[in-house]
Amino acid sequence: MDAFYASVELLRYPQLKGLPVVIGGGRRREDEVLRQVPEGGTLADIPLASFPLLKDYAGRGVITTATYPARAFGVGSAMGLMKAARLCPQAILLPVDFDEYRRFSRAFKKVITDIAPLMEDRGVDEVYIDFTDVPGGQREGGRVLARLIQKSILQATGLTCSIGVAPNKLIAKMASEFDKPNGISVVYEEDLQTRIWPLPCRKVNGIGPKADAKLQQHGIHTIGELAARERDWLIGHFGKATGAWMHEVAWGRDDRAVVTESEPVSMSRETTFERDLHAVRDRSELGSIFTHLCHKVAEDLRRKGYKGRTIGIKLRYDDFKIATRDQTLGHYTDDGPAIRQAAGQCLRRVPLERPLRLLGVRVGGLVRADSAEAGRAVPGPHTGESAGATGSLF
DNA sequence: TCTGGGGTCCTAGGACCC
DNA sequence: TCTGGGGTCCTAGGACCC
Repeated sequence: MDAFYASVELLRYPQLKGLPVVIGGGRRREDEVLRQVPEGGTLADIPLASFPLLKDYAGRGVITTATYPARAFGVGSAMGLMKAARLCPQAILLPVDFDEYRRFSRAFKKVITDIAPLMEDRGVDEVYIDFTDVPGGQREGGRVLARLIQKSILQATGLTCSIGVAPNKLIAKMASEFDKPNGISVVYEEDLQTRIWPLPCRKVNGIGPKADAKLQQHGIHTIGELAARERDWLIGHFGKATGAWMHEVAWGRDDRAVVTESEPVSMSRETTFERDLHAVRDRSELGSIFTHLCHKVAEDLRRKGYKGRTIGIKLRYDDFKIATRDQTLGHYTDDGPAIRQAAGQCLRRVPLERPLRLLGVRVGGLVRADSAEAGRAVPGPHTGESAGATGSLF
């Protein structure tokens, strides 16, 4: 989906069309804007002057999405809001409204599966679709079906998307970026050298900033240059699995299936504080945030029908270093107090001298709450088996 | 004035078992 | 003085993605 969050917001606030708008930020309340709705009017009648501006934002946070006019100023996803405000102070800043984005996410995915049922969910704004056996899926290399999907999504939701059609997920993902927004790119196997090899390695889904930097150190900047390296050279420098994988992707090879169903592995809640907190000085505030996070995860588990047995915490210190601790229980749980208890034990095992910026709680080792194992104690050794009894001694 | 939140997967060492 | 090999589970950290 093109600039998904921002595009959804523009549906509500059409008066913002063509303006630099960024979505992001912390605890700003949606009703800061809603309150400005004129008598008898709608959201679309809110005067431009009532919208909050980026330059007036003082908190922590990053941009999740920027409209294309905002991107022209050099602001983009994951950029700190303070930095963005320097680049484009006049941009309008809207708070994230995940519930609304999820509604539109469900809507566009429904449109897709009604046309092509083999769809893999890749998050709120992205999917893979297997066209292979869809009637008409082969016409013009898939372009006809892509057009139909694009048109149907626009009709149903008012949103545009960009589609890449290719022999596999690896190339399709890259192709989807060739013609943004609202574009379609069809890439054939024989286009590898002309269309894929000139791209920077970073465009490969799975090559991030670290791997890219290391590749660059060896003079490898493009996918073509990556393809030119011997497989064994790559294995020698990046390890068996990564090296072999890099060789495969550079040659456009990817045999991963489109996966339509999957089970969650973990659920978590985390929060960045408005200011750094200290374990001793801000003990009570931290304590209530901690408890709240535990209950939120428990709620999420129950709502989605899962229980887990590995309880973990995550801290981010003021220097941005991260520490995690976890503990595996002898039984599955979706209970807030039980999670709080286990997470509290984890907290005792982590250094708490530095000021904290973020606190998170995670539950892994999930099974469906209605499954047989969810109700049973897990046989075998668990470090957390008797922790409930001994933990209170500390 | 830095840098969100929710995820997955991989690696690596140690414990433990056969 | 010399101590296997293979497997699984647990834990901590880190890369990466949307």
